[in-house]
Amino acid sequence: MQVTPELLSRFTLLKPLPREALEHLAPHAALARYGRRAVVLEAGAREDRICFLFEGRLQGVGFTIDGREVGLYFVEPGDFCGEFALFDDNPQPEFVIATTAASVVFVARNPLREVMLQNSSVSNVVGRKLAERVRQMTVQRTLLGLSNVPQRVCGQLYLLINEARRKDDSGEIVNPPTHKEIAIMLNLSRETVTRVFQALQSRRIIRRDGPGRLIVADLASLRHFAEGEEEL
Amino acid sequence: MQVTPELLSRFTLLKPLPREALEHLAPHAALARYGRRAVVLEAGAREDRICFLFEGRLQGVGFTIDGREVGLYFVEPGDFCGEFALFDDNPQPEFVIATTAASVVFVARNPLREVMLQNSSVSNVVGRKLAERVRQMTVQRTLLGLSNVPQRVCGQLYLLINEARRKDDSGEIVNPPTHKEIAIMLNLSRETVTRVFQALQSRRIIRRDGPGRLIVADLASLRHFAEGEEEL
DNA sequence: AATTTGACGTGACCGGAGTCACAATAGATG
DNA sequence: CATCTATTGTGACTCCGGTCACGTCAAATT
Repeated sequence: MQVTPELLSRFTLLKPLPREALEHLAPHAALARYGRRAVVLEAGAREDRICFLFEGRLQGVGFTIDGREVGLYFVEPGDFCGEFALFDDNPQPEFVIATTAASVVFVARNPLREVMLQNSSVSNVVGRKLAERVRQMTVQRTLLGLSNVPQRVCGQLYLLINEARRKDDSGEIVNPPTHKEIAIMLNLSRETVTRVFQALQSRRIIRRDGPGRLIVADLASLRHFAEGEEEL
Repeated sequence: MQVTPELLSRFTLLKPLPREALEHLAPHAALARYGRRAVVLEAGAREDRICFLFEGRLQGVGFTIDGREVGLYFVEPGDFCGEFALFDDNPQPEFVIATTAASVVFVARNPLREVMLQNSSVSNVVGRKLAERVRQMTVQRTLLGLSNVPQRVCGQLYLLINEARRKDDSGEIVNPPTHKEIAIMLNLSRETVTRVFQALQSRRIIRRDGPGRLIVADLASLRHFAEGEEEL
Protein backbone atom coordinates (compact mmCIF):
# COMPACT_ATOMS: atom_id res chain seq x y z
CA MET A 1 0.00 0.00 0.00
CA GLN A 2 1.37 3.36 -1.04
CA VAL A 3 1.87 5.96 1.68
CA THR A 4 1.79 9.61 0.70
CA PRO A 5 3.81 12.40 2.30
CA GLU A 6 0.49 13.98 3.26
CA LEU A 7 -0.39 10.96 5.34
CA LEU A 8 2.97 11.08 7.09
CA SER A 9 2.53 14.75 7.87
CA ARG A 10 -0.53 13.95 9.93
CA PHE A 11 1.63 12.55 12.67
CA THR A 12 2.81 15.07 15.20
CA LEU A 13 6.36 13.80 15.08
CA LEU A 14 6.68 14.26 11.33
CA LYS A 15 4.53 17.31 10.90
CA PRO A 16 7.34 19.88 11.30
CA LEU A 17 9.50 18.16 8.70
CA PRO A 18 10.19 19.88 5.38
CA ARG A 19 8.46 18.49 2.35
CA GLU A 20 11.60 16.84 0.95
CA ALA A 21 12.15 14.84 4.10
CA LEU A 22 8.62 13.50 3.95
CA GLU A 23 9.05 12.58 0.34
CA HIS A 24 12.23 10.82 1.27
CA LEU A 25 10.46 8.80 3.91
CA ALA A 26 7.27 7.97 2.05
CA PRO A 27 8.74 5.19 -0.13
CA HIS A 28 9.96 3.47 3.02
CA ALA A 29 6.60 3.59 4.71
CA ALA A 30 3.85 1.02 4.64
CA LEU A 31 0.30 0.91 5.90
CA ALA A 32 -0.95 -2.07 7.84
CA ARG A 33 -4.17 -3.04 9.56
CA TYR A 34 -4.57 -5.17 12.62
CA GLY A 35 -7.52 -6.81 14.26
CA ARG A 36 -8.23 -6.74 17.94
CA ARG A 37 -5.62 -8.58 20.00
CA ALA A 38 -3.19 -8.77 17.10
CA VAL A 39 0.49 -8.33 17.85
CA VAL A 40 1.90 -5.19 16.23
CA LEU A 41 5.43 -5.23 17.65
CA GLU A 42 7.02 -8.28 19.15
CA ALA A 43 9.11 -8.20 22.28
CA GLY A 44 12.63 -9.45 21.83
CA ALA A 45 12.58 -8.85 18.11
CA ARG A 46 15.02 -6.39 16.65
CA GLU A 47 12.51 -4.23 14.88
CA ASP A 48 13.77 -2.26 11.93
CA ARG A 49 10.84 0.09 11.76
CA ILE A 50 8.93 2.57 13.81
CA CYS A 51 5.20 2.30 14.22
CA PHE A 52 2.88 5.30 13.85
CA LEU A 53 -0.69 4.78 14.96
CA PHE A 54 -3.30 6.12 12.59
CA GLU A 55 -6.50 4.89 14.17
CA GLY A 56 -7.49 2.52 16.91
CA ARG A 57 -5.60 2.01 20.13
CA LEU A 58 -2.47 0.07 20.95
CA GLN A 59 -1.17 -1.10 24.26
CA GLY A 60 2.35 -1.92 25.31
CA VAL A 61 2.37 -5.08 27.39
CA GLY A 62 4.97 -7.28 28.95
CA PHE A 63 4.77 -10.78 30.28
CA THR A 64 6.10 -12.04 33.56
CA ILE A 65 7.87 -15.35 33.73
CA ASP A 66 4.75 -17.01 35.04
CA GLY A 67 2.71 -15.80 32.10
CA ARG A 68 0.85 -12.90 33.62
CA GLU A 69 0.32 -9.94 31.39
CA VAL A 70 1.71 -6.62 32.51
CA GLY A 71 0.19 -3.49 31.00
CA LEU A 72 2.63 -0.69 30.37
CA TYR A 73 1.08 2.12 28.39
CA PHE A 74 -1.45 3.00 25.73
CA VAL A 75 -0.75 4.49 22.34
CA GLU A 76 -3.35 6.87 20.96
CA PRO A 77 -3.85 7.90 17.33
CA GLY A 78 -1.24 10.34 16.04
CA ASP A 79 1.35 8.94 18.39
CA PHE A 80 4.09 6.45 17.67
CA CYS A 81 5.87 3.56 19.33
CA GLY A 82 8.85 1.31 18.84
CA GLU A 83 11.15 4.31 18.82
CA PHE A 84 13.89 2.36 20.58
CA ALA A 85 15.10 1.12 17.26
CA LEU A 86 16.17 4.69 16.51
CA PHE A 87 18.77 4.63 19.24
CA ASP A 88 20.29 1.22 19.41
CA ASP A 89 20.06 -2.29 18.15
CA ASN A 90 18.77 -3.81 21.33
CA PRO A 91 15.53 -5.65 21.05
CA GLN A 92 12.14 -4.16 21.63
CA PRO A 93 11.50 -4.54 25.37
CA GLU A 94 7.79 -5.16 25.25
CA PHE A 95 4.98 -6.33 23.04
CA VAL A 96 2.68 -3.83 21.42
CA ILE A 97 -0.79 -5.18 20.86
CA ALA A 98 -3.88 -3.71 19.23
CA THR A 99 -6.64 -3.36 21.81
CA THR A 100 -9.06 -2.40 19.06
CA ALA A 101 -8.89 -2.82 15.32
CA ALA A 102 -6.16 -0.46 14.30
CA SER A 103 -4.35 0.87 11.29
CA VAL A 104 -0.74 1.84 11.57
CA VAL A 105 1.99 3.19 9.36
CA PHE A 106 5.40 1.57 9.59
CA VAL A 107 8.37 3.70 8.67
CA ALA A 108 11.68 1.99 8.09
CA ARG A 109 14.22 2.67 10.76
CA ASN A 110 17.29 3.75 8.85
CA PRO A 111 15.78 6.47 6.67
CA LEU A 112 14.02 7.87 9.68
CA ARG A 113 17.23 7.80 11.65
CA GLU A 114 18.97 9.76 8.90
CA VAL A 115 16.21 12.32 8.86
CA MET A 116 16.42 12.52 12.60
CA LEU A 117 20.14 13.22 12.64
CA GLN A 118 19.88 15.92 10.01
CA ASN A 119 16.83 17.41 11.56
CA SER A 120 17.52 18.36 15.10
CA SER A 121 13.85 19.14 15.55
CA VAL A 122 12.96 15.50 15.04
CA SER A 123 15.82 14.43 17.20
CA ASN A 124 14.45 16.71 19.87
CA VAL A 125 10.93 15.46 19.52
CA VAL A 126 11.98 11.85 19.75
CA GLY A 127 14.11 12.66 22.75
CA ARG A 128 11.23 14.50 24.34
CA LYS A 129 9.01 11.59 23.56
CA LEU A 130 11.34 9.18 25.29
CA ALA A 131 11.63 11.53 28.24
CA GLU A 132 7.88 11.81 28.32
CA ARG A 133 7.62 8.07 28.24
CA VAL A 134 9.89 7.80 31.26
CA ARG A 135 7.79 10.38 33.06
CA GLN A 136 4.65 8.48 32.28
CA MET A 137 6.16 5.24 33.46
CA THR A 138 7.20 7.00 36.63
CA VAL A 139 3.67 8.15 37.25
CA GLN A 140 2.36 4.68 36.50
CA ARG A 141 4.93 3.21 38.84
CA THR A 142 3.82 5.65 41.51
CA LEU A 143 0.25 4.50 41.03
CA LEU A 144 1.33 0.94 41.65
CA GLY A 145 2.85 2.08 44.92
CA LEU A 146 -0.51 2.98 46.36
CA SER A 147 -1.46 0.45 48.97
CA ASN A 148 -5.13 1.31 48.77
CA VAL A 149 -6.42 -0.53 45.75
CA PRO A 150 -9.57 1.45 44.94
CA GLN A 151 -7.36 4.50 45.06
CA ARG A 152 -5.17 2.94 42.40
CA VAL A 153 -8.13 2.39 40.11
CA CYS A 154 -9.35 5.94 40.56
CA GLY A 155 -5.88 7.25 39.87
CA GLN A 156 -5.69 5.27 36.66
CA LEU A 157 -9.09 6.51 35.58
CA TYR A 158 -7.99 10.03 36.26
CA LEU A 159 -4.91 9.53 34.13
CA LEU A 160 -7.00 8.16 31.31
CA ILE A 161 -9.13 11.28 31.34
CA ASN A 162 -6.06 13.46 31.27
CA GLU A 163 -5.02 11.83 28.08
CA ALA A 164 -8.43 12.41 26.54
CA ARG A 165 -10.30 15.67 26.60
CA ARG A 166 -11.67 16.93 29.86
CA LYS A 167 -14.07 19.61 30.93
CA ASP A 168 -14.45 21.49 34.17
CA ASP A 169 -16.09 19.02 36.39
CA SER A 170 -16.76 16.07 34.17
CA GLY A 171 -14.98 14.16 31.48
CA GLU A 172 -15.38 11.27 29.18
CA ILE A 173 -13.26 8.39 28.05
CA VAL A 174 -13.93 7.17 24.56
CA ASN A 175 -13.31 3.51 23.91
CA PRO A 176 -12.38 2.88 27.52
CA PRO A 177 -10.12 -0.04 28.29
CA THR A 178 -11.90 -3.16 29.47
CA HIS A 179 -11.82 -4.05 33.14
CA LYS A 180 -9.34 -6.74 32.33
CA GLU A 181 -7.03 -4.30 30.59
CA ILE A 182 -7.15 -1.91 33.50
CA ALA A 183 -6.50 -4.77 35.89
CA ILE A 184 -3.40 -5.67 33.94
CA MET A 185 -2.15 -2.09 34.08
CA LEU A 186 -2.60 -1.96 37.84
CA ASN A 187 -1.56 -5.43 38.90
CA LEU A 188 -5.04 -6.29 40.04
CA SER A 189 -7.54 -8.99 39.37
CA ARG A 190 -10.30 -8.25 36.91
CA GLU A 191 -12.92 -8.79 39.61
CA THR A 192 -11.43 -6.15 41.85
CA VAL A 193 -11.62 -3.59 39.06
CA THR A 194 -15.24 -4.52 38.43
CA ARG A 195 -16.06 -4.06 42.11
CA VAL A 196 -14.46 -0.63 42.22
CA PHE A 197 -16.37 0.34 39.08
CA GLN A 198 -19.57 -0.83 40.74
CA ALA A 199 -18.85 1.31 43.76
CA LEU A 200 -18.13 4.34 41.57
CA GLN A 201 -21.27 3.78 39.53
CA SER A 202 -23.51 3.43 42.55
CA ARG A 203 -22.14 6.77 43.77
CA ARG A 204 -22.97 8.34 40.40
CA ILE A 205 -19.35 9.23 39.84
CA ILE A 206 -19.01 7.32 36.61
CA ARG A 207 -21.57 6.08 34.15
CA ARG A 208 -21.53 4.06 30.95
CA ASP A 209 -22.95 5.76 27.91
CA GLY A 210 -23.61 3.06 25.40
CA PRO A 211 -20.74 1.01 24.13
CA GLY A 212 -17.39 2.67 23.94
CA ARG A 213 -18.09 5.69 26.10
CA LEU A 214 -17.47 6.08 29.78
CA ILE A 215 -18.65 9.30 31.35
CA VAL A 216 -17.09 10.67 34.48
CA ALA A 217 -19.86 12.73 35.98
CA ASP A 218 -18.12 13.83 39.14
CA LEU A 219 -14.51 14.48 38.39
CA ALA A 220 -13.88 16.21 41.69
CA SER A 221 -14.97 13.18 43.69
CA LEU A 222 -12.89 10.94 41.49
CA ARG A 223 -9.86 13.06 42.24
CA HIS A 224 -10.62 12.94 45.93
CA PHE A 225 -10.62 9.18 45.88
CA ALA A 226 -7.53 9.11 43.69
CA GLU A 227 -5.70 11.32 46.14
CA GLY A 228 -6.81 9.25 49.07
CA GLU A 229 -8.63 12.06 50.82
CA GLU A 230 -11.67 9.87 50.99
CA GLU A 231 -11.89 6.10 51.35
CA LEU A 232 -13.95 4.07 48.98
CA MET B 1 35.53 23.74 43.31
CA GLN B 2 37.36 23.53 40.01
CA VAL B 3 36.57 20.60 37.74
CA THR B 4 39.21 19.55 35.24
CA PRO B 5 38.53 18.11 31.77
CA GLU B 6 40.32 14.97 32.96
CA LEU B 7 37.74 14.46 35.66
CA LEU B 8 34.94 14.87 33.13
CA SER B 9 36.51 12.36 30.80
CA ARG B 10 36.16 9.71 33.46
CA PHE B 11 32.46 9.53 32.84
CA THR B 12 31.42 7.13 30.14
CA LEU B 13 29.08 9.63 28.53
CA LEU B 14 31.78 12.26 28.11
CA LYS B 15 34.74 10.00 27.46
CA PRO B 16 34.41 9.94 23.65
CA LEU B 17 34.29 13.73 23.46
CA PRO B 18 37.16 15.63 21.86
CA ARG B 19 39.40 17.57 24.17
CA GLU B 20 37.97 20.95 23.18
CA ALA B 21 34.47 19.94 24.11
CA LEU B 22 35.60 18.86 27.56
CA GLU B 23 37.44 22.13 28.03
CA HIS B 24 34.32 23.93 27.00
CA LEU B 25 32.27 22.09 29.59
CA ALA B 26 34.72 22.18 32.48
CA PRO B 27 34.09 25.80 33.51
CA HIS B 28 30.38 24.99 33.77
CA ALA B 29 30.90 22.00 36.00
CA ALA B 30 30.96 21.85 39.75
CA LEU B 31 31.75 19.18 42.27
CA ALA B 32 29.45 18.56 45.19
CA ARG B 33 29.32 16.14 48.09
CA TYR B 34 26.27 14.75 49.76
CA GLY B 35 25.72 12.83 52.94
CA ARG B 36 23.52 9.79 53.26
CA ARG B 37 19.85 10.53 52.65
CA ALA B 38 20.59 13.93 51.18
CA VAL B 39 18.49 15.10 48.25
CA VAL B 40 20.56 15.50 45.10
CA LEU B 41 17.83 16.31 42.58
CA GLU B 42 14.42 17.49 43.58
CA ALA B 43 11.24 16.27 41.91
CA GLY B 44 9.18 19.00 40.35
CA ALA B 45 12.11 21.37 40.11
CA ARG B 46 13.24 22.51 36.70
CA GLU B 47 16.83 21.48 37.01
CA ASP B 48 19.30 23.30 34.83
CA ARG B 49 22.07 20.79 35.23
CA ILE B 50 22.87 17.15 34.73
CA CYS B 51 24.26 15.08 37.54
CA PHE B 52 27.23 12.73 37.07
CA LEU B 53 27.94 10.35 39.91
CA PHE B 54 31.59 10.06 40.86
CA GLU B 55 31.41 7.88 43.95
CA GLY B 56 28.72 6.50 46.21
CA ARG B 57 25.29 5.44 45.12
CA LEU B 58 22.17 7.38 44.27
CA GLN B 59 18.60 6.23 44.06
CA GLY B 60 15.72 7.69 42.11
CA VAL B 61 12.62 7.69 44.25
CA GLY B 62 9.10 8.97 43.93
CA PHE B 63 6.46 9.58 46.52
CA THR B 64 2.85 8.54 46.38
CA ILE B 65 0.16 10.92 47.48
CA ASP B 66 -0.09 9.17 50.81
CA GLY B 67 3.59 9.66 51.49
CA ARG B 68 4.93 6.21 50.66
CA GLU B 69 8.29 6.10 49.03
CA VAL B 70 8.56 4.44 45.64
CA GLY B 71 11.99 3.25 44.56
CA LEU B 72 12.69 3.61 40.86
CA TYR B 73 16.32 2.90 40.03
CA PHE B 74 19.85 3.09 41.29
CA VAL B 75 22.66 5.18 39.88
CA GLU B 76 26.14 3.71 40.08
CA PRO B 77 29.46 5.56 39.82
CA GLY B 78 30.35 6.69 36.31
CA ASP B 79 26.73 6.99 35.40
CA PHE B 80 24.56 10.09 35.27
CA CYS B 81 21.03 11.17 36.00
CA GLY B 82 18.75 14.14 35.53
CA GLU B 83 19.19 13.90 31.77
CA PHE B 84 15.61 15.00 31.17
CA ALA B 85 16.71 18.58 31.31
CA LEU B 86 18.55 17.97 28.04
CA PHE B 87 15.35 17.42 26.16
CA ASP B 88 12.71 19.69 27.51
CA ASP B 89 11.86 22.15 30.22
CA ASN B 90 9.49 19.90 32.06
CA PRO B 91 10.28 19.27 35.66
CA GLN B 92 12.32 16.40 36.96
CA PRO B 93 9.83 13.59 37.54
CA GLU B 94 11.41 12.04 40.59
CA PHE B 95 13.71 12.72 43.48
CA VAL B 96 17.26 11.53 43.39
CA ILE B 97 18.66 10.77 46.81
CA ALA B 98 22.08 9.67 48.01
CA THR B 99 21.80 6.24 49.60
CA THR B 100 25.41 6.50 50.72
CA ALA B 101 27.72 9.46 51.05
CA ALA B 102 28.33 10.49 47.47
CA SER B 103 30.26 12.95 45.39
CA VAL B 104 28.79 14.15 42.15
CA VAL B 105 29.72 16.50 39.35
CA PHE B 106 27.04 18.85 38.10
CA VAL B 107 27.33 20.03 34.52
CA ALA B 108 25.23 22.96 33.43
CA ARG B 109 22.48 22.04 31.05
CA ASN B 110 22.87 24.47 28.19
CA PRO B 111 26.54 23.95 27.41
CA LEU B 112 26.03 20.23 27.54
CA ARG B 113 23.04 20.50 25.28
CA GLU B 114 25.11 22.44 22.75
CA VAL B 115 27.83 19.83 22.87
CA MET B 116 25.22 17.16 22.46
CA LEU B 117 23.72 18.73 19.37
CA GLN B 118 27.08 19.18 17.70
CA ASN B 119 28.30 15.81 18.74
CA SER B 120 25.98 13.17 17.46
CA SER B 121 27.86 10.58 19.48
CA VAL B 122 26.77 12.23 22.71
CA SER B 123 23.29 12.66 21.36
CA ASN B 124 23.28 8.98 20.63
CA VAL B 125 24.60 7.99 24.01
CA VAL B 126 22.04 10.09 25.83
CA GLY B 127 19.32 8.66 23.62
CA ARG B 128 20.57 5.17 24.27
CA LYS B 129 20.68 5.95 27.95
CA LEU B 130 17.09 7.08 27.96
CA ALA B 131 16.11 4.02 25.96
CA GLU B 132 18.02 1.87 28.41
CA ARG B 133 16.25 3.57 31.24
CA VAL B 134 12.90 2.73 29.72
CA ARG B 135 14.00 -0.87 29.29
CA GLN B 136 15.09 -1.04 32.88
CA MET B 137 11.83 0.44 34.08
CA THR B 138 10.03 -2.12 31.96
CA VAL B 139 11.91 -4.94 33.62
CA GLN B 140 11.28 -3.43 37.01
CA ARG B 141 7.61 -3.07 36.18
CA THR B 142 7.54 -6.69 35.13
CA LEU B 143 9.02 -7.67 38.47
CA LEU B 144 6.21 -5.85 40.21
CA GLY B 145 3.76 -7.92 38.22
CA LEU B 146 4.87 -11.13 39.87
CA SER B 147 2.17 -12.27 42.23
CA ASN B 148 4.55 -14.43 44.21
CA VAL B 149 6.33 -12.08 46.56
CA PRO B 150 9.47 -14.08 47.39
CA GLN B 151 9.90 -14.46 43.66
CA ARG B 152 9.88 -10.69 43.34
CA VAL B 153 12.65 -10.34 45.89
CA CYS B 154 14.77 -13.00 44.21
CA GLY B 155 14.26 -11.32 40.87
CA GLN B 156 15.39 -8.01 42.25
CA LEU B 157 18.45 -9.60 43.81
CA TYR B 158 19.25 -11.19 40.51
CA LEU B 159 19.01 -7.84 38.77
CA LEU B 160 21.29 -6.27 41.33
CA ILE B 161 23.94 -8.88 40.63
CA ASN B 162 23.62 -8.27 36.91
CA GLU B 163 24.51 -4.70 37.47
CA ALA B 164 27.55 -5.63 39.50
CA ARG B 165 30.12 -8.20 38.48
CA ARG B 166 29.15 -11.82 38.46
CA LYS B 167 30.94 -15.10 38.19
CA ASP B 168 29.84 -18.49 37.01
CA ASP B 169 27.78 -19.76 39.84
CA SER B 170 28.14 -17.14 42.51
CA GLY B 171 28.17 -13.39 42.69
CA GLU B 172 28.48 -10.59 45.13
CA ILE B 173 26.76 -7.31 45.70
CA VAL B 174 28.91 -4.61 47.16
CA ASN B 175 27.16 -2.07 49.35
CA PRO B 176 23.87 -3.84 48.98
CA PRO B 177 20.70 -1.81 49.41
CA THR B 178 19.12 -2.06 52.82
CA HIS B 179 16.05 -4.19 53.29
CA LYS B 180 14.01 -1.06 53.49
CA GLU B 181 15.36 0.20 50.18
CA ILE B 182 14.60 -3.09 48.48
CA ALA B 183 11.13 -3.08 49.97
CA ILE B 184 10.54 0.34 48.49
CA MET B 185 11.67 -0.84 45.07
CA LEU B 186 9.30 -3.79 45.19
CA ASN B 187 6.25 -2.34 46.87
CA LEU B 188 6.71 -4.54 49.89
CA SER B 189 7.03 -4.03 53.59
CA ARG B 190 10.46 -4.09 55.10
CA GLU B 191 9.54 -7.11 57.22
CA THR B 192 8.61 -9.18 54.21
CA VAL B 193 11.99 -8.54 52.62
CA THR B 194 13.69 -9.53 55.86
CA ARG B 195 11.76 -12.77 55.96
CA VAL B 196 12.68 -13.67 52.41
CA PHE B 197 16.31 -12.91 53.18
CA GLN B 198 16.11 -15.18 56.20
CA ALA B 199 14.74 -17.97 54.08
CA LEU B 200 17.50 -17.49 51.50
CA GLN B 201 20.16 -17.41 54.18
CA SER B 202 18.95 -20.57 55.89
CA ARG B 203 19.16 -22.31 52.53
CA ARG B 204 22.73 -21.09 52.11
CA ILE B 205 21.83 -19.24 48.96
CA ILE B 206 22.97 -15.87 50.18
CA ARG B 207 25.31 -14.85 52.98
CA ARG B 208 26.47 -11.59 54.46
CA ASP B 209 30.17 -10.96 54.41
CA GLY B 210 30.81 -8.24 56.90
CA PRO B 211 29.21 -4.88 56.37
CA GLY B 212 28.69 -3.79 52.82
CA ARG B 213 29.07 -7.13 51.10
CA LEU B 214 26.38 -9.61 50.24
CA ILE B 215 27.51 -12.88 48.73
CA VAL B 216 25.27 -14.94 46.52
CA ALA B 217 26.63 -18.43 46.98
CA ASP B 218 24.13 -20.28 44.86
CA LEU B 219 23.26 -18.20 41.87
CA ALA B 220 21.52 -21.03 40.08
CA SER B 221 19.06 -21.57 42.91
CA LEU B 222 18.44 -17.87 43.13
CA ARG B 223 17.55 -17.83 39.47
CA HIS B 224 15.26 -20.79 39.94
CA PHE B 225 13.34 -18.96 42.61
CA ALA B 226 13.35 -15.78 40.56
CA GLU B 227 11.88 -17.62 37.62
CA GLY B 228 9.29 -19.29 39.76
CA GLU B 229 10.41 -22.81 38.98
CA GLU B 230 10.63 -23.47 42.67
CA GLU B 231 8.52 -22.06 45.46
CA LEU B 232 10.10 -20.47 48.47
C1' DA C 1 31.71 4.99 78.12
C1' DA C 2 27.08 6.16 77.56
C1' DT C 3 23.54 7.22 74.49
C1' DT C 4 21.21 7.46 70.34
C1' DT C 5 20.13 6.01 65.92
C1' DG C 6 19.06 3.04 62.34
C1' DA C 7 19.18 -1.64 60.38
C1' DC C 8 17.79 -6.22 61.13
C1' DG C 9 14.95 -9.99 63.18
C1' DT C 10 10.50 -12.21 64.74
C1' DG C 11 5.93 -13.29 66.39
C1' DA C 12 0.67 -12.52 66.36
C1' DC C 13 -3.21 -10.70 64.35
C1' DC C 14 -6.25 -9.15 60.74
C1' DG C 15 -8.10 -7.31 56.58
C1' DG C 16 -8.51 -7.26 51.98
C1' DA C 17 -7.51 -8.83 47.45
C1' DG C 18 -7.01 -13.17 44.78
C1' DT C 19 -9.25 -17.18 43.37
C1' DC C 20 -12.99 -20.02 42.02
C1' DA C 21 -17.45 -20.75 40.44
C1' DC C 22 -21.23 -19.23 38.29
C1' DA C 23 -24.84 -15.98 36.23
C1' DA C 24 -26.09 -12.29 33.21
C1' DT C 25 -25.43 -9.54 29.67
C1' DA C 26 -23.66 -7.66 25.24
C1' DG C 27 -21.31 -8.16 20.74
C1' DA C 28 -19.81 -10.73 17.09
C1' DT C 29 -20.58 -14.19 13.64
C1' DG C 30 -22.73 -17.46 10.91
C1' DC D 1 -32.55 -15.34 14.22
C1' DA D 2 -29.63 -18.51 16.61
C1' DT D 3 -25.17 -19.36 18.46
C1' DC D 4 -20.92 -18.47 20.37
C1' DT D 5 -17.66 -15.75 22.74
C1' DA D 6 -16.06 -11.91 25.51
C1' DT D 7 -17.13 -8.80 28.93
C1' DT D 8 -19.26 -7.65 33.13
C1' DG D 9 -21.34 -8.75 37.64
C1' DT D 10 -21.48 -11.16 42.30
C1' DG D 11 -20.90 -14.22 46.21
C1' DA D 12 -17.92 -17.25 49.41
C1' DC D 13 -13.71 -18.72 50.98
C1' DT D 14 -8.83 -18.57 51.68
C1' DC D 15 -4.45 -17.02 52.31
C1' DC D 16 -0.78 -14.09 52.57
C1' DG D 17 1.44 -9.87 53.23
C1' DG D 18 0.77 -5.46 55.98
C1' DT D 19 0.73 -3.70 60.38
C1' DC D 20 1.95 -3.46 65.10
C1' DA D 21 4.77 -4.37 68.78
C1' DC D 22 8.50 -5.88 70.30
C1' DG D 23 13.72 -7.29 70.85
C1' DT D 24 18.62 -7.42 69.19
C1' DC D 25 22.64 -5.59 67.44
C1' DA D 26 26.19 -2.60 65.34
C1' DA D 27 27.64 1.90 64.28
C1' DA D 28 27.60 6.68 64.91
C1' DT D 29 27.42 10.55 68.05
C1' DT D 30 27.80 12.82 72.55
